[in-house]
Amino acid sequence: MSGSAKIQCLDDLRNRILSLDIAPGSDLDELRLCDYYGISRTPLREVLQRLAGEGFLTLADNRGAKVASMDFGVMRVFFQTAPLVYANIASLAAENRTSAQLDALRDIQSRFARAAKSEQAGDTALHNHAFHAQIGAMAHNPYLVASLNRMLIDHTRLSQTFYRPASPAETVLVSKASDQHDAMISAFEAQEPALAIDLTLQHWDLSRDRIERFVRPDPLPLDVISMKDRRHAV
Amino acid sequence: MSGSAKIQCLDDLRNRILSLDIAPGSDLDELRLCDYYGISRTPLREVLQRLAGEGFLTLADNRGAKVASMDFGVMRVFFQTAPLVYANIASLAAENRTSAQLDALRDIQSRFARAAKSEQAGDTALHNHAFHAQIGAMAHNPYLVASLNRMLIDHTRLSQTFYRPASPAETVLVSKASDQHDAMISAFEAQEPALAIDLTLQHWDLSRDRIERFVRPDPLPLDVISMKDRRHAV
DNA sequence: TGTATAACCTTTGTATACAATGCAAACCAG
DNA sequence: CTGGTTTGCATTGTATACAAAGGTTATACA
Repeated sequence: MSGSAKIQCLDDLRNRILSLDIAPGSDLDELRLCDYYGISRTPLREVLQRLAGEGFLTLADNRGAKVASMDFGVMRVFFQTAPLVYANIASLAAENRTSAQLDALRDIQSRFARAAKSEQAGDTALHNHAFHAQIGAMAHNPYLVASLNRMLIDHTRLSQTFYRPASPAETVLVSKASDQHDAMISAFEAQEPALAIDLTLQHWDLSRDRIERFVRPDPLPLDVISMKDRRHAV
Repeated sequence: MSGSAKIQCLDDLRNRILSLDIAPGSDLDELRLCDYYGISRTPLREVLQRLAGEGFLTLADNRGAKVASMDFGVMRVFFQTAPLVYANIASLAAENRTSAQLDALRDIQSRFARAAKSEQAGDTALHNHAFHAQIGAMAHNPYLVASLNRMLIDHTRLSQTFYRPASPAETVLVSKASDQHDAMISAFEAQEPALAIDLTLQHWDLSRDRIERFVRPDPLPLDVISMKDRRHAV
């Protein structure tokens, strides 16, 4: 099948962007990608255009494709907007979910929990992405889902370190996130929008705290700075 | 210039879809469009993929492009979601607008007002679209703008009849909408988010009422039904 | 006459060759 | 040596030819 190489290219590029395997702002070389995925430039360019439409890439005329950047300006907006979008999506998902979608969500969550337990950071982040994208599908609201899917791209990239716990205390946070997923599923099943909103906001708080630690990590020890670098400062 | 033919194709297709010149659900013939716009299939297909990414079209594998449909299920969601998105966008626009963007908005509004006065229905609707898209740009929030732009596609298509006033009373409504635009511009200029939200919701109420009249028009006169059609009914 | 199958034809998808654009390095003039 | 121009190269954009998929019609057989 020739078509499957194209699909695989699409999925693989998405995953590599989400997992920061391809850094934000990177330039993509068409010919290199053609060679790598074994397709010619025409279908590859269609893939790039589609990814651009989804917000993974930006295309500049006569200048090729760049992975969407994550500057500080956008991050501020991200934190500002996430609760609104996530809460409304969760509410709608509780109202409108089908049982088939609920089954699919449980399936994703079981894969997420398994990856989280075995501490496979990359897989955990991608399954988490799939979990929230599925909630978006359950909302049956094409307008808000457009916002959600764009937020999830940046959310997944920002929270890459979340699933690489450095200390035992952080491992606990991942399993707490998994428990929250389970609770959210129950709220969707019971079709309780208010509860779904509440749980979603709690889930967001956990995620936000962890992302903030990533963006603004603990400062370096002062003595190291003074001993090694300070005398070279301007 | 060969590139401009492609840009024109993109813009023209957008406008034709927004103005219902191409009906929702229509199939698009690649070769016919290539011939019409004087470009070959490769760039045309890129245009179609881009429009699909923006929500104007849907693409099915081996089955070509269809104009996005407007079924009743989506319309319910539209009415449900519009106030949330519009109000938040307006609030953000009041906070974050630049003066250059404000100038551009005034420019669009002057064209809108002129088209409205001369009762050029199609142009009025498209300028109205541009007006609200510009407010989206002023919000500087790429996540919510994704929702807004999708809403505006359906909004513009649903409100096509708004700008084709059948009676003098309806002409008044169009000029009232224009006045609301002016008031909104003032709120953005003064950077008053609360006021911008308020005016936006009023503007939405006006638009919603008019759209509902289009979707659910006055029933036909009973006597006509009974005299001409009823005896043929099952 | 109804159905199933096969051949054809229309439409979509892919590869490749060619054109055009932008960038960079070399070259020339001041 | 410096600023600007030009030429060449690398990359992107477009056209066209070819391959594959889907649908339709005609024909054969039950």
